[in-house]
Amino acid sequence: MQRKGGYQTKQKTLILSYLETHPDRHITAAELLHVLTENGTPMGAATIYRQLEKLEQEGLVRRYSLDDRGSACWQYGGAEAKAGTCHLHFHLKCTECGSLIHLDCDHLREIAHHVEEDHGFFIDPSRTVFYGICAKCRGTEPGAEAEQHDCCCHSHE
Amino acid sequence: MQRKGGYQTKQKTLILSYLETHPDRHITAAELLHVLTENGTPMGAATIYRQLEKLEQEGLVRRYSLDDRGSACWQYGGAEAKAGTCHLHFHLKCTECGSLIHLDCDHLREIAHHVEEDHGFFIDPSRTVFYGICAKCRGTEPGAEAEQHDCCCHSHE
DNA sequence: TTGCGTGCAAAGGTTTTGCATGGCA
DNA sequence: TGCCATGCAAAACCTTTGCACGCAA
Repeated sequence: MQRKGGYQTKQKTLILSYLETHPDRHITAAELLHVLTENGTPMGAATIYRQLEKLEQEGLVRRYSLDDRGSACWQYGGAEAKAGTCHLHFHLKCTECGSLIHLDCDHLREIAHHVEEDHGFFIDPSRTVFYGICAKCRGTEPGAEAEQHDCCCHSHE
Repeated sequence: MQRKGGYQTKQKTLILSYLETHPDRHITAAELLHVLTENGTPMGAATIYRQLEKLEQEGLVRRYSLDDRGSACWQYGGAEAKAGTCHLHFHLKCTECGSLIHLDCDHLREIAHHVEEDHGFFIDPSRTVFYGICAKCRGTEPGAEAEQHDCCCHSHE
């Protein structure tokens, strides 16, 4: 199989490159449209959607639908991508302020394992987003409130 | 506060009634539009969206955005609704066949607790959906494959 | 009677599709 | 040269908004 993804076009390169440069962000089609236009390479929306679809099929990027307004997001980091580690952890999205938190936590991986073993359901962390309210918006910032995490976890925005 | 939800109109009653009749389903605006029209009570889309928004604010229904195509769903069962227990558990959605699985599991509740305690993030189970692939679609049906669940969990479609 | 709710139509945003043209291999 | 990819425009969706009219209280 030499299905390496068809032709190598300027547009494809630019899109992938932008996603690669921001591996920790979830990027919308609108953002790509905007950024690429600003950088002097305007591009039809259709092209962006078509390329993102292909990149997704090639496993280089991942598609999320975590926007409230029904707009999808994409993130670099697929099976073939080394830099991306977001497929290993879960995402928390605050419904108040909209911030996206990446959560590396063995606890959560355990859960995925449990659900898989006992329920036969394979959870895809890369598609799954926990909705809720973050510490900042709740007013109970952990850390500012004395105690530190002592668990395996590691979170960052 | 007598904010019981403004006027009691035929449309509001019909919408709530349909949701009440299917407490275990996630219903889209399009489905409501279709069903109500078929039942001889056509209704403007705007009315449906406006009513759903109000019902949500009243806490009688819950809004999800689990459709791939960016269309939202609603489900009966809020704080004031006795019949609804879906706010207590998590939902698994199969990205292959689209089936929605309700998962009652102490394990998962523990997780929510853990994330809240150690990360300060309050997970809203009613908005959170796990995406993945169900046993049926993976071909490894638990049960048909010998072992039974022996954990606390209980799942149903 | 008062004011919220409705219906219709129009607008908004996101995503898809058709078709002729352009560019990679 | 032969396809695949692009661009543009139009269309398809889902959802929201404006405005005049209708109906609950």
